[in-house]
Amino acid sequence: MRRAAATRPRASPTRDRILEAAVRRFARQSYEETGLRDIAADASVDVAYVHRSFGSKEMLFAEAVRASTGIDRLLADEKQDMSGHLAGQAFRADDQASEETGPLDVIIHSLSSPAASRVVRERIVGDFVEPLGARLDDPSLLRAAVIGALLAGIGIFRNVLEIEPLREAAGGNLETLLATTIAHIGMAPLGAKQITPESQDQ
Amino acid sequence: MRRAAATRPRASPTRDRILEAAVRRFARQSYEETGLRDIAADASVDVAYVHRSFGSKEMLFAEAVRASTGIDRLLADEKQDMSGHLAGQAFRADDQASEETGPLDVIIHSLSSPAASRVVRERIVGDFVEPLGARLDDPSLLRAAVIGALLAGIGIFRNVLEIEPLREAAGGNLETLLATTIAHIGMAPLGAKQITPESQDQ
DNA sequence: GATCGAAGTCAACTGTCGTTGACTGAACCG
DNA sequence: CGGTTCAGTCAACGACAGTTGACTTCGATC
Repeated sequence: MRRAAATRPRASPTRDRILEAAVRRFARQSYEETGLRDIAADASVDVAYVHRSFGSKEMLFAEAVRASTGIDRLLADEKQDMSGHLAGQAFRADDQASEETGPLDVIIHSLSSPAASRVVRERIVGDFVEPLGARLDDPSLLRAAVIGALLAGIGIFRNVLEIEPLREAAGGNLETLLATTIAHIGMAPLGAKQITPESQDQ
Repeated sequence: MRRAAATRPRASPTRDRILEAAVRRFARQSYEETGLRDIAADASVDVAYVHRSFGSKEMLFAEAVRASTGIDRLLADEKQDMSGHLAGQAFRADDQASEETGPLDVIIHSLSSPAASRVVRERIVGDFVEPLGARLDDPSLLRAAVIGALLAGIGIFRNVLEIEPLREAAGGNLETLLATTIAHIGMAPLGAKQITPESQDQ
């Protein structure tokens, strides 16, 4: 029996180097914009080895999302001020042209890539919307999804499209506005236009 | 002197048919996903003629954005309830699998495409952020950009990623939540954490 | 009726991409 | 020492993209 994927290294220094390079690329460019040859060059290996090590470009991307992005980190070690915490996290490591990769960077650069979108959706729903939805004062997947959409939208406008009014640094008006807005989404009345207890989603 | 672009039709029934086909494609797929050959087939012409008619794929895309999307329509014929109006517009023509193309469809499907992003940014800033920023009760480009980011994020989550909690129809909880959230963004205090008149952006 | 330019087609080029199969060299093992 | 295995390379394939130049078709014009 030929071994299907032949020799595919599970973990090795070289493999890690490739993954790091992939994360760095995917955090700055879209899925389609990023070629395996670019990643290979960054990691100083042959293209073929990149492919071999991860099975396919799509699997490499999935692993890059999993490895680096970690939307779940958005929710981690949060105390009581969820809104302020999330607003702050949105700026994490995306001030300036920082070296570090922000929690949303990979995702927001590849939202419209069809090969990537399944992976991205799973991460967003599983690692963000669902846990956050359960933790809100008024638990709701809808509220959590809207908060996610807001953070993603801000990320895209800021870091992908580079829309000027949003380029200001952490701690400024934007962060404040985000915090109060997230708080609003978390508790604003749903339903037609009244606060009615029976108007709950799900 | 050879004529540079040879014969490039400025306006013709065929050209219009091509443009319509392009809009339809770009409203459902990303920039890179959409091939000139697809568009050509939809319009029943040769690929070469598509290219010839618009100069390049990028120029065709730009024209498609201009022709169909019209974010500016988001702001048109609005009376006094700007928030409710914008929240409603976000659902326009994207209920169900409608035939019609929504105002944001083209844009949200190609946000991460580098060739498209310049075009997209110009439209967003010029046709949405700036006019809306001036028309807010407390005029501010920052507030307008955040509202734009929210609408774009919702559009992406709903129509590109198809994230379930956001798939509900117009008139429901989502529309209400959007309306009050937009209102909040339009007037929430900026600055550190107090309502201080001097804490204004720009 | 010959000419001309526009509308539209055809076939091909060039480049890049992900992917693959065969190969090399060193470490390991009996 | 001889063979196996694994890390990594090399060259190429096949598909498909946007683009280009030469060609055909055809209605209008002199």
